[in-house]
Amino acid sequence: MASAFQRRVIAAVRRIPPGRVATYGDIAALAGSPRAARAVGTIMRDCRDPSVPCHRVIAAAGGLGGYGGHLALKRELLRAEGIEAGVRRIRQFAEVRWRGVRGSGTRKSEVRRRES
DNA sequence: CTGCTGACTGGTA
DNA sequence: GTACCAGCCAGCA
Repeated sequence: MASAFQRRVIAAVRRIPPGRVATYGDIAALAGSPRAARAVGTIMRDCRDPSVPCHRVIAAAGGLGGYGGHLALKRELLRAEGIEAGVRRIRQFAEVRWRGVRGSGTRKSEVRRRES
């Protein structure tokens, strides 16, 4: 039985439109915890549901991240959607990156960042 | 309850 | 540009 956070992450991944990709951090943010990128990775690893396009989830640096050792497959799947991926990096990463369409533009409530 | 691990991220060297 | 370190979050022993 999936935990609340886990199903949230899965829902976010399923929202990623075809031809687009999202970073673990973005998914974590959509799931409600912007800092839980690692937890997202853990969930992805355990997620074997074919209805979840886990191959669209990549690292923030534009890398493919991980795929349990099937990176070649991930690269193929992405390329099939029009996303060209180099050996260590995705091309046009910033252009295919999907940020999740939230309400209307600017939101000040989430500007909060760590203060020293 | 305590501690370690990991499909991560950001900053520093 | 790459390499290493510390921080964060959730899951599991």
